[in-house]
Amino acid sequence: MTKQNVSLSVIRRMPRYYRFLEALKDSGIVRISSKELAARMGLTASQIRQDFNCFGGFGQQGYGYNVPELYEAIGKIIGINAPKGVILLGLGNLGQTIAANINFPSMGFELLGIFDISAEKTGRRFAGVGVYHTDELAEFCRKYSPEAAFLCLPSEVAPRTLDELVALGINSFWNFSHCDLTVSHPGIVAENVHLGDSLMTLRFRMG
Amino acid sequence: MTKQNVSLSVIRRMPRYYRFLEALKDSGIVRISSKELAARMGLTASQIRQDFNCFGGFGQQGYGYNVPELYEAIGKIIGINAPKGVILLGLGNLGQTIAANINFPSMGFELLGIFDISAEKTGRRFAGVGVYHTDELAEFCRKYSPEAAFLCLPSEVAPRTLDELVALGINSFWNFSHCDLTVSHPGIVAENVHLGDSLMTLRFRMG
DNA sequence: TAGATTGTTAATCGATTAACAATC
DNA sequence: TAGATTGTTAATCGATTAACAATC
Repeated sequence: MTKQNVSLSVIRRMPRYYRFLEALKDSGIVRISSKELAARMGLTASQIRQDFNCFGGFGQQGYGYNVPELYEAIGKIIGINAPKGVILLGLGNLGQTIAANINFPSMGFELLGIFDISAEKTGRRFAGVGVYHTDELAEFCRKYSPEAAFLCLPSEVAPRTLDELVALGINSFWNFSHCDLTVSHPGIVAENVHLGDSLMTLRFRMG
Repeated sequence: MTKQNVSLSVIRRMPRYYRFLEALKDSGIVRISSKELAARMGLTASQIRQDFNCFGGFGQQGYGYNVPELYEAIGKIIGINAPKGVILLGLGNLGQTIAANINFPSMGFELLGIFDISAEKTGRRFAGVGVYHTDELAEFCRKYSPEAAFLCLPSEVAPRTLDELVALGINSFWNFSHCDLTVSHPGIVAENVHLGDSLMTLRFRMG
């Protein structure tokens, strides 16, 4: 089964496996069975074995899985070891938090630059990269060819900016604005983070 | 079908319906069919009707759905109109962004107070509420009975803080730290926002 | 070797989609 | 009334779980 055929349900579990395996590795655990991992993660052993076997056999009968090896393998499956160049748009409150707090290299990205429309914010450096005015976007993209963009923009300007970025050859988006990018643009990859949806889900579940 | 029986898949779609209906309402659209809404949202008309009918019949044969009425109805289903008291823990970069940027009342919450361990941050006001030292947590909870907590804490202290909060009668959590709260504590409601998982999913999907 | 645990196939379960009678 | 569209039941599809032979 190739990467393309793996269902989104499985894909979305991979980072969680990666996270748990990192914790196991850090606590010095070398070997784990699907049964034990299932108990720790609140899954079934069957599901774990099915998930891993979408990408190949990482275990050994009678033994289980080697934690550091599996961790490494999942990292490679996700693409951690092959970072993609990315730009961040919108250095407001949220953009600053994302840029300052997320460890991009450990998630398969390299932050190349930050863009904002405010003259006060541009011209300096933030989170180790330059902050540029949005006017310089096209030139920057030609020069550094970022493959992804993190959209920390107000919802009003997000769709317009998206069109611009797609025209500049960027087709992968991490979107924090209140619109669903996938709907309008087929062919692009977008992860929409809707904090409001998550919060309303919590509210509903409280009864 | 009561709220309890509705599957999580359906529940998680409700805030998205709410968002789209708000946009429709704001643009003055009064009537919409499941077919038209499906086209706009990238769903099937069947699914939309199934989803809404988990909570009762909001439509009218031959007509469709009245947008403002449906918007109002979904808001009530989520619980927007009955806000729950909440405290926010951890006024770091992320905590500040959440407190300052999220419109809590429009999502069914009322922010009662913010807690932090740093003396520099406590004693002042932020996002319209007081910032208190974590030492005052127990007293505050007895006095104001918050029902939920937003955890913007470092992962190291999150599980410990959770135990404390559960003991103080809080059982609903919006969690931004790198741990999965549901695993350790059954009976509590937790929405874990794993930005890292979302970002790694994007990385995987980029190939 | 015997015990354990994987990889994988088959069975079950739940969610989505299709169909259509009811009815506005 | 005729056309449209819902609410709801039945069919399909996909994802999860169970089972077990392979094998370390």
